[in-house]
Amino acid sequence: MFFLGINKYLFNSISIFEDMVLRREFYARSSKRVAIDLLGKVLVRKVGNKILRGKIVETEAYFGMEDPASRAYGGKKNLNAPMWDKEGTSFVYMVHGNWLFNVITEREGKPSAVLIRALEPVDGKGIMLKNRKKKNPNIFKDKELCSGPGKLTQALAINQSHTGLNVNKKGDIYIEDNKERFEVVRGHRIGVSKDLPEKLRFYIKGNSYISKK
DNA sequence: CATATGATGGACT
DNA sequence: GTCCATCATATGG
Repeated sequence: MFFLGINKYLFNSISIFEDMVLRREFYARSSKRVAIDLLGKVLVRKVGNKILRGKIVETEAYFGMEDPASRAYGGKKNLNAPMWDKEGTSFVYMVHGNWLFNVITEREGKPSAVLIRALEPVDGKGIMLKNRKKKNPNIFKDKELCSGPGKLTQALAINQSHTGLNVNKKGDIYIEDNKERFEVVRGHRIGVSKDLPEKLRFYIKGNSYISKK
């Protein structure tokens, strides 16, 4: 056990943070702030005894009923009710035949969320590739595994059933801390018909695993 | 039951 | 860049 830890420390710079799960308070802030701060952090997915890990390299912030691009727009309904859940709760829903993974921010009763749009694969790339090939057999490069919100849910086998999980504690899905410095690029949210004036898409400058330039 | 709607992905030019 | 398959929901007849 001890030597395993040492090996990870020596040979995998990200693994030394694997026990540092982001606390619930991390998510109890504006979705804009959380979206920026989630960059560089590591999304972990456990499937049986396998572990899949990817560094978050692209996010988008969504607000509540005032945000025309938010799922909460127009008020609470069956489909979007998880938007009103407690901060640090997962919310997965389908758009254009793809499951999209979000984490609820702010606080319970105040709808807002961060969409995870792209990951840089870290651990379990072989399984991610296998999962991706189920829908698209032509995938073979690392950069095609998680470079989009629908791609990463395919790669990590995330679907509707993963709504309502606490990502702030170790379980099937959680997010680990990772101290790493980089520049953040801002842009307008992708694929929304009615966006806000503010740029609410964020990605790590120079990272080649993002969905679009 | 029929049809429209996406916070998309993939194939193609 | 363009086009279209995708599929869980919502909504209307």
